[in-house]
Amino acid sequence: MTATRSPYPANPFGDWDGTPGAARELQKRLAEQVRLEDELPAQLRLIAGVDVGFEEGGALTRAAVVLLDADSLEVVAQSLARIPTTMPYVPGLLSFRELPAVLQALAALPAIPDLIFADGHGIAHPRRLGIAAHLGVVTGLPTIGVAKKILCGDHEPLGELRGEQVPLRDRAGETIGTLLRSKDRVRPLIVSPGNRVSLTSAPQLVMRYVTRYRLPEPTRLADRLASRREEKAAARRGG
DNA sequence: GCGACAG
DNA sequence: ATCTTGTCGC
Repeated sequence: MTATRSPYPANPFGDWDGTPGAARELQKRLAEQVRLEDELPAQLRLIAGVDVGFEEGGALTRAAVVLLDADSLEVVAQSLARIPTTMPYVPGLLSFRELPAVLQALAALPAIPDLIFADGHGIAHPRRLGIAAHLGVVTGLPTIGVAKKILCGDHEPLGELRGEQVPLRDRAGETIGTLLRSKDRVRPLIVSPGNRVSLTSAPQLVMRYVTRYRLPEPTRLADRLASRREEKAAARRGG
């Protein structure tokens, strides 16, 4: 008998003792495992979007994953994982709060995606290990971080038209991501590699999946499911 | 010491 | 992230 097991690790934190200090040290070690070369299938077949929301005033963490056909963008599968929240939100330590639920939702999918879009930063992070990079390292899969706000880094002014971009750099002048205008005159997205994707490919891949909204489809759909946009809108109108 | 600070 | 109504602009 060969037990069918999850292709994803149950514990993405190794022997972490639960303290913020040890979490930061672990990030530095894992950041060394991030690969910034393109290592994607020649032809992408399945892409996924992951996002996390909260219920019960934050007591419950709700991770959502949406699997899409890379060509038609049709939804192939969806997955939801709801588990008790264990950590508070601490800037720079987001993955320690959200990854457990994300991995559980990913494991419930019927297939492994070729590329994952995560809500948050990849290497555009103080220790180069935002949630997208952390997810990429522990799963070994290609990942891209798509955030709505800058965590760290500076940049030159950005043009107002769709497709325009400008590099996000750290103090040393090193490029850690890209500010991308996904639509005319909307707040730019902050895109950065998570793992197995290059700095130049990341924004190109994001634009490839942007349709009529600011967020690329994988991220947008996962966001809807994680934040229960449907339920809330219906409940609010109905009664 | 002061300001900044993904979701 | 979440709690929340109407409102300004493309």
